[in-house]
Amino acid sequence: MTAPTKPPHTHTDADPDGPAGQPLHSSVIGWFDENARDLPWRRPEAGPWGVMVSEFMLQQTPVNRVLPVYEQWLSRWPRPADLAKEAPGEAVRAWGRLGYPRRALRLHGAAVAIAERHGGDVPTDHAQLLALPGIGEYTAAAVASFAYGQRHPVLDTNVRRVFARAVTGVQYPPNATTAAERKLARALLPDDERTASRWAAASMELGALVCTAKNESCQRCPIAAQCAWRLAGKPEHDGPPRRGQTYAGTDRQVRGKLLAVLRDARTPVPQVALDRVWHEPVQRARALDGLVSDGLVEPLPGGMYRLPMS
DNA sequence: CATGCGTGGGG
DNA sequence: TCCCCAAGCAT
Repeated sequence: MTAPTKPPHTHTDADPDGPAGQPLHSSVIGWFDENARDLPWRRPEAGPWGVMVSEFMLQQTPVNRVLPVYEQWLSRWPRPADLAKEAPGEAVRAWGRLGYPRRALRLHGAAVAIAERHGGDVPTDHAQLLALPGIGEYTAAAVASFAYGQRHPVLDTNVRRVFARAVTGVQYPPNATTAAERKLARALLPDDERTASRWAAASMELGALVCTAKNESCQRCPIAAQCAWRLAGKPEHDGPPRRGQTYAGTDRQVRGKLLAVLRDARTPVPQVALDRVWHEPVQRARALDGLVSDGLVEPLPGGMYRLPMS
């Protein structure tokens, strides 16, 4: 017989379409239609500001912990200008125990910028969003897509994991987002604006609920039949270990304890009260200095401290 | 581009 | 218990 007219496939030219030629996004969006969680920032009444607040809070913090704080924030500050009027320390206090409190400061700063430069409305333009404090590549795309229905590749950790498995055939994405991932995200992005924004939310939700980092449930996955990783026998990650997080005893923990005291105090706190949160004086002083230089703590004359009121 | 930055729940 | 992590950003 003669040589085959069609070259054999290799894993490098993964076909984004399913066996029936159905695009990946159709299966995932169909699944999303039936399985999307009813989250408050997905309701129409949330508006762009609600979407933006939720995105800040969801940066590295699980949905369940965000939910109550999100409700309090939107109730207290229903528009950007409402938050912009407050002292930054009020944002830090209302942030509660969500973690990474610099996000509260940046969200406050973003609200001030929106009030001053954008007439009080969350900007629709991707570049203007990106220019706001605390908004990076992911959050700018997410707000533009979820709040305004625009067509942008939305590459968060969930989507990156779904792509790594379904298309590239590996268990985990790289530590940092690569050019190859951006290229893939653009290639898979549906042409239609409405479909593209739906795809962004759906692919994120699939990673959050089904294609999870551990204990993924392929039996519930709408694209399991086309998943390169599953078809390859779900090989475990090899190579250098993925970057973890530094653990207890770090300055982070001390900063958290210091800030907790200041959050709970309505009046300035004396140095001695802060000294009780950590036994080691050098690390304690370094942590406090860090908080001050970050703008999370305001030093007052006489060794007193408080959350920033200006 | 590797690091630092919180917190609390679940395996 | 201990360890992993959960919708990133700024430097």
